[in-house]
Amino acid sequence: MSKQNPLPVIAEECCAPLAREPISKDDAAELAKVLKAVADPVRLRLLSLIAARDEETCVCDLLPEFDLSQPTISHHLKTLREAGLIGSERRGTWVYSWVIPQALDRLSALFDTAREEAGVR
Amino acid sequence: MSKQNPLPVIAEECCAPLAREPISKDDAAELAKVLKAVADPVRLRLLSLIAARDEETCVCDLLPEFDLSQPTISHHLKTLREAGLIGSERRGTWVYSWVIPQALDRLSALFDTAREEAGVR
DNA sequence: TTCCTGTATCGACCGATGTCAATATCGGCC
DNA sequence: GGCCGATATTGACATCGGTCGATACAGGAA
Repeated sequence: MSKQNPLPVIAEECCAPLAREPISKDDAAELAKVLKAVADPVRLRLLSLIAARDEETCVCDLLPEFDLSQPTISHHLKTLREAGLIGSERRGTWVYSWVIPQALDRLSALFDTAREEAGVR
Repeated sequence: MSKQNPLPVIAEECCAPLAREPISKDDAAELAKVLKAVADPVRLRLLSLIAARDEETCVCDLLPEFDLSQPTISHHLKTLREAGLIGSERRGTWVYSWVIPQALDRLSALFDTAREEAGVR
């Protein structure tokens, strides 16, 4: 386990919106990893369940939301963690997760179609 | 081929930002399809190359950007088209593509983390 | 220490996906 | 009509990815 995201795929900023200028090969490869992490119905729901809470979410609260085995959910959470989308921490018996807003913000900005100025800001 | 997107996966609006409320199973399944379409380095670059232009893009201009066979690029373009992310039209010998901004806007809104009001609008 | 509950890892299975070569189709042109 | 260049479709192949059961690990409680 890890206090923060173990493999912070998205270290820091990266690339302007898709519509601003052609993305580089390297940026495309890195972003595709993150997008693959969210491109799954189960992980989308996990991410949403975690993100929609004000507080950290216990894995034990996520399990009953799905008709899937515990190892499968654990696997999906690991995927989200390795993509830098969520963080997790064990506290006693339970493991709690939270979203990393910067990761969502980057994806939101990636698909931004605003045509005006702005730069990377 | 098709003048517009043949399988408009994203018919119209759908779902608030992930962080606002837990997404439904159906919405998650539908959004995952669209996200799978962009969760590939080649398709991300294709989308960006098309989106970053002011005018429609000829497929013949896209091919030399990649070290991939023509059928492979054609296949990826079809994937983007079926996801409702781009439109295509044949004009004479060539086929031209353009992005569908509403599709990008939806993805951008999906990952929005703004906490305040807003509704769907 | 020993048990018990919550979570992670392992190994296997199988369907989905990216890629190519071969071939088909579409339109323009001669 | 017949040819040719641009794009699409087909079929095959290899790899990837989601799922499970079995099992390992962590930590609290008795």
